[in-house]
Amino acid sequence: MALPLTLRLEAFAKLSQDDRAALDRISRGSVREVAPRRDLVREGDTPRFVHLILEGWGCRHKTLPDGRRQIVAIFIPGDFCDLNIYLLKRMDHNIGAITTMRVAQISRDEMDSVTETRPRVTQALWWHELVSAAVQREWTLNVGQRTAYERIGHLLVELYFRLRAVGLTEGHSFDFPLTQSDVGEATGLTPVHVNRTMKELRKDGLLELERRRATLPDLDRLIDASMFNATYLHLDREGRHLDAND
Amino acid sequence: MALPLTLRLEAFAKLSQDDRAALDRISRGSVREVAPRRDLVREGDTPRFVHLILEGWGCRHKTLPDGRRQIVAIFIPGDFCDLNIYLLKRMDHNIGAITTMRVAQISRDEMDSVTETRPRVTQALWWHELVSAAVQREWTLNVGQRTAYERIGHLLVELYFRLRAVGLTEGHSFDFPLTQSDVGEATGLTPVHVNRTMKELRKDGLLELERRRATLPDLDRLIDASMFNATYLHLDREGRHLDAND
DNA sequence: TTGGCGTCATAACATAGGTCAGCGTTTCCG
DNA sequence: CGGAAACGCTGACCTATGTTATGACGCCAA
Repeated sequence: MALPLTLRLEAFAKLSQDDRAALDRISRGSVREVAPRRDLVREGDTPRFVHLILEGWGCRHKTLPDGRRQIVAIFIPGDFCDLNIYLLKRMDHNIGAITTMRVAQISRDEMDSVTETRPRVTQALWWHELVSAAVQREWTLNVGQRTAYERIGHLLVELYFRLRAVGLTEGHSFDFPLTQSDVGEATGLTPVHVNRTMKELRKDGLLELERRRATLPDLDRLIDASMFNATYLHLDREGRHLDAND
Repeated sequence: MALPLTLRLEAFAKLSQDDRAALDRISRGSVREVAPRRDLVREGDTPRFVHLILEGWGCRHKTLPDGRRQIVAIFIPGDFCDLNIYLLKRMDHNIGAITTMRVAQISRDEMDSVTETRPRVTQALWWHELVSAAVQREWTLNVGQRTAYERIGHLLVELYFRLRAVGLTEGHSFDFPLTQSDVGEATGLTPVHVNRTMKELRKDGLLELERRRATLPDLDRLIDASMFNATYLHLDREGRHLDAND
């Protein structure tokens, strides 16, 4: 059974057995468990490890002096938090757990030894980094231009595609541990308005939510309604366009 | 006289004469001039070159099917548009010129030859990439949480610090070629509201604008008003906090 | 078993920012 | 040099989203 990370990187390139073994090795080194709603890295810290999400959901978030908070990224299994982060002197954001999370802490030395011996993996990690940056740009567009309805729809579709890429969907359903507050912090909306808007999505038959599990009954319509364009996820090795049924 | 790029990277690490020479070399290879308001890379293109801004201002922008546009990054001299971008199959955004722009087009081979022979430069380029990502996160926070007044203030302060880092400020003044529409597209506001808000900034003595040149007469107050925290720019080699008078 | 807390839900009301429309000024190009 | 387009500015009005408040439900810890 393939690791989420392997699945993730194979979207970019075929890996050899040895490549996979190397990834497996760094995933097993120092594994840490983080309780829900706990931060594992804080703004101002000196970064020392790269973190790889093995299980659970997390997020990257930033806070303004008066307490306004923005979730700037959501992490699911197979995501690296910050490749090469140790080049920076201080963290400029926090990394927190949403659910209980298992993460691998990877030291600079371990990282270097992989990149020195496995060029294919190194490339795949670069690719991962470029995709993270692309997602961040799309989020800027999301909060900058889309309406509340579109923003939340877009977030749902993005999560669907990303989860599917690491084998964490069943049909059009997936575990969805975000509270309405979380969704608000990720989309720049208040919880109250998230509530109103999700109600509308439900009414329109674009979303079902039951006991922390989401279903997107009409993905094509949701993609349309949220002006979702999967290009930025760079999920397909050949640069083709994905459609909802692939 | 040092190149903006060299100045930029020296914020991260001291470079040797040879390192500087290598940077100089890639800056001189294939230089292209782009007219104002022209795109030099389009969404959907297959990326072939890394671009380095030598002169002028540019931006990265994304468009929704109905025409809403978001500027997701602003480029000034010394900025790379997309290191390693050729790992992706298609561009997911556009790169355009704001003013007349001179850019160096750097091929994958040229890039590889630098990274293979100059580890210090390679690290510095990684650092550049991490900082770009940090800026992108801050922009997400900016449009997600700050008010119009804060957003525009924040943008001004960011540009001030970045321009200063490459020697393009004089006192608290700098060339400012953005139209109010541009500012709107960068901050997720309409031009009308940008106008109102900049008027207020002027009234409050935080901004002066004359013939495409901006002055920030009271930087400390503007930093405060926009809740600007320079950490994310990672400008200081030692991780100290910068203040406005450094 | 109870009580407290987190989450979802909804209603009434407030406002930041959007929309539309119009006018002057500057810039640029033919 | 002249005309058109781009840009900046302003006013009147509108609406998407924020604010405040309150209640119901489920879950966990004492």
